[in-house]
Amino acid sequence: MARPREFDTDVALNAAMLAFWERGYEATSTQDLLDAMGLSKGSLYKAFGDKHNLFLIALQNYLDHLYEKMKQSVDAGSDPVQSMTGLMGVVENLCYKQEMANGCFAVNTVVELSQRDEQASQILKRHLVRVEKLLATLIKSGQDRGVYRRDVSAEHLAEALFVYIFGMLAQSRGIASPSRTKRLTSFAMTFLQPGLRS
Amino acid sequence: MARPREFDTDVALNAAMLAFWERGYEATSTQDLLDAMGLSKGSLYKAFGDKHNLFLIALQNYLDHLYEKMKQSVDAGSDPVQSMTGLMGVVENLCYKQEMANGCFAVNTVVELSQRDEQASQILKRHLVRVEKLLATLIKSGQDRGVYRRDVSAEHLAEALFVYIFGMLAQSRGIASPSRTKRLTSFAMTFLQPGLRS
DNA sequence: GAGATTGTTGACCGAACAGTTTCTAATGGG
DNA sequence: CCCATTAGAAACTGTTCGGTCAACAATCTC
Repeated sequence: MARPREFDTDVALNAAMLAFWERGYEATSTQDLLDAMGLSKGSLYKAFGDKHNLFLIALQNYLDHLYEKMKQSVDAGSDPVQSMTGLMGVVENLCYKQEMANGCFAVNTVVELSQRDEQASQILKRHLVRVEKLLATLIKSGQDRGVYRRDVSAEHLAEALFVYIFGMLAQSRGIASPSRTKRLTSFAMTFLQPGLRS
Repeated sequence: MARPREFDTDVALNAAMLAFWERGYEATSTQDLLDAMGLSKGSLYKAFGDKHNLFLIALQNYLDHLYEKMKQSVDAGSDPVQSMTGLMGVVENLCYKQEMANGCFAVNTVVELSQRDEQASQILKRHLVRVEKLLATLIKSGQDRGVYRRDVSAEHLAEALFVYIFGMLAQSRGIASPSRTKRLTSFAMTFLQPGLRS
């Protein structure tokens, strides 16, 4: 019916996402996006609206992929502890991947935009809630099997673990090293365990 | 010897800091700063150099004040647990103050700039290290008195607590409530304790 | 009170910003 | 094969960006 696109929307969107991830929303100019995506201005605006809209789409896309990856690594484990290890592996990868620590696009965006971008804020809040629920479910099943502490409810443990993970991802941009990251994940596992230690 | 300043440097600096704190480095324009500080362009540039320099000075100022406040609340406690409670009170205040959650200027800046601003990164790293050391010292004295767990070294416990606090401050911009904040701080106290719980 | 010195003001600068428009190119349906 | 339709490239728009500068004002020293 008309001229077809010369680029793959998903590929372009992913490139935009990486650009935003690296530099944040404000510091990424339209020119940066054009370079990263390999498009000319008209194409970008025709396909994605404007910069803000492109950002929201890229963000949503990232969040969905991340959540999917988390759920998969949870499902892959044959018991709660194994699932938790897998999930923390996902976090570790975000904290320290091939010499470069970009942290988590979601975390970065919470810090940069939540206060003044209502749309981004709502997208993020929805995601954060579902991740915390995923953690709660996993912790609950660990509690039922007696491998996780029961003096705090699964929901509140999930809250704490979530904050801890959030902290790992946030600080990874400032002070990251593989050994530190490893220590931090293994400590996370210990504070979920029931007591009796010196 | 010459015409004196019409404004108080510290007051102006503090106003600039608040502006940067609220909106971040990139999203704060020189005009925003001028409005917040109540200066005209020439005065600002003569007194503080340029936007980036002003930011660094404001950041350093904030960090020094924050560290001082932390140290004071540690010193005010008569035992490690009381000191820790006081310190967590400082964090709580940052997370949720009078309906508005602006988080921590340091945390926000780590996320926004650490990756691409070498000067900001170094200023921040120096601060993060000293805060972590403060935590380690406090925890060590708690371990010596038997109120904190000893199966993990004070340094590594401090590392974990630091990350947890970092997470609280980072996420506070997205999902903050007084009750959640309270729960999070009290949980932090528990994972430092020695074991024996159900 | 004259002159040296520094602060303040507002006009001004080129560059970069996000976004639009115009024109041409490629496609499918009739 | 022509035409409606959409994609792409590039020139263009008005605005805002960070930063400078020249003129004027206020102070101190002598």
